[in-house]
Amino acid sequence: MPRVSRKQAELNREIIVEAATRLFRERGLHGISVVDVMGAAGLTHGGFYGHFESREALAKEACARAFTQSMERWKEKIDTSDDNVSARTRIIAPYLSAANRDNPGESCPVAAFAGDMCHETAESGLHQAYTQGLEALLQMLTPLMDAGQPEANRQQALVDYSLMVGALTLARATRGDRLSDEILDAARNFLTSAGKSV
Amino acid sequence: MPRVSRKQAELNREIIVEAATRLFRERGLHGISVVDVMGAAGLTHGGFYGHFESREALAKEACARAFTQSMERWKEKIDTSDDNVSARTRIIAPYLSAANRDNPGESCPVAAFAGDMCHETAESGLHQAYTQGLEALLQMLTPLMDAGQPEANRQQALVDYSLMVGALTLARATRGDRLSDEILDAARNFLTSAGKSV
DNA sequence: TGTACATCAGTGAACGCGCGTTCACTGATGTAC
DNA sequence: TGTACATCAGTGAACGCGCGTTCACTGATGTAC
Repeated sequence: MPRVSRKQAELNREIIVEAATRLFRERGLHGISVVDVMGAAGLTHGGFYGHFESREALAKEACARAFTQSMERWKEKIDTSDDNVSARTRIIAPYLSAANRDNPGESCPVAAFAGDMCHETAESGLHQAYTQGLEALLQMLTPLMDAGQPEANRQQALVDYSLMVGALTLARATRGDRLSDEILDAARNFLTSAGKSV
Repeated sequence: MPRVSRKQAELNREIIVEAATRLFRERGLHGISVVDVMGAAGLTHGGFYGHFESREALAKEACARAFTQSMERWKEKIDTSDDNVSARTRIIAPYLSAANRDNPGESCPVAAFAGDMCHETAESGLHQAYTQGLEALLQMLTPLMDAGQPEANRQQALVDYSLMVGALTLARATRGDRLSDEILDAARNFLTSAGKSV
């Protein structure tokens, strides 16, 4: 069915980006093809370059979209929490859940793309989008910390987020083994136990 | 130069595995080709299948090799340390250094392959080698902890290693940005400060 | 509002390329005598 | 120890395949009158 309406074309573009932001997180930045994305969007591959300049341009947009989604979800949790401790728990506990481990397509882009970003050149647009997205999320996390002063809070946010990403990634990498749940439980207990901060 | 001696052939195989164990860690499990590996070993690609059944068989062997190297290095450090605190510091501090961040080809396979393992099927030989390797390293780390009892030490080792892997991975993913050093410093300070354990 | 025509979103075949893998070939190595 | 021959490690061309990307084409949409 060629030549759909402009409204439909814009909607199709949106559907492609949504499919991509899920698939890239599920299978990695190099784990899906243009055909895969277009197929997931219910289209054929030929129309791809009418919407995007290149595969990499889509990857960059999908990556940015995933960061925006994460920020919105965190903001929602922070805004509806009574205090910092509550907000922190409501972010961290679901992050380190089996459900989140098993649903990478809708979860944290920092964890989903970290491995691939290690092999991106520093000049790549993707790399910059990633670093900026991570910094933005860190800045949402920092004021929730209870280390007392801004610099100490920053340190704590860096440590907490590194642990969250490391534990989630290792849990995914060992999926199917008892170790996977062990990792999630240990990290969650550590980060959400009352007396955690020194 | 066809038909080298059997001794040389065995040496060549060794050279190929060594090149692969470095290249796979540097560029990821899907980031190098058979031609790349053979070229790095100073050979042409045609001879590859005289040494290995498939590209994946080499990947599995290279992965196992990297784990063996890590275990030997940790064992050396543990054996030559005066006490557990010292051993732990001598493992963790270099792990979270800029030098280690910038030298993925010779560093920890747990960090290097974590991202790729998330997309491997649970039945894959690579996946099993990875999980077993991680478990072995965790069991070396556990008795160095100071939580008091075995189960608590296990929890602490899981948390510490998750943080190490997360921080190293994020530092690599943000290489070139100030944030990269910040992450390493925060995690290293946290893990090696005297009064760290609660 | 209706008509005639231009536009252009999506299709599917085709492109060049790099990949993993195979194979006929070469000639030094290994071995039987 | 020397010779004649079989073996086989490495070479490089070739294969089929999937990839990112291009393009002629189609026919509904959008627009000018």
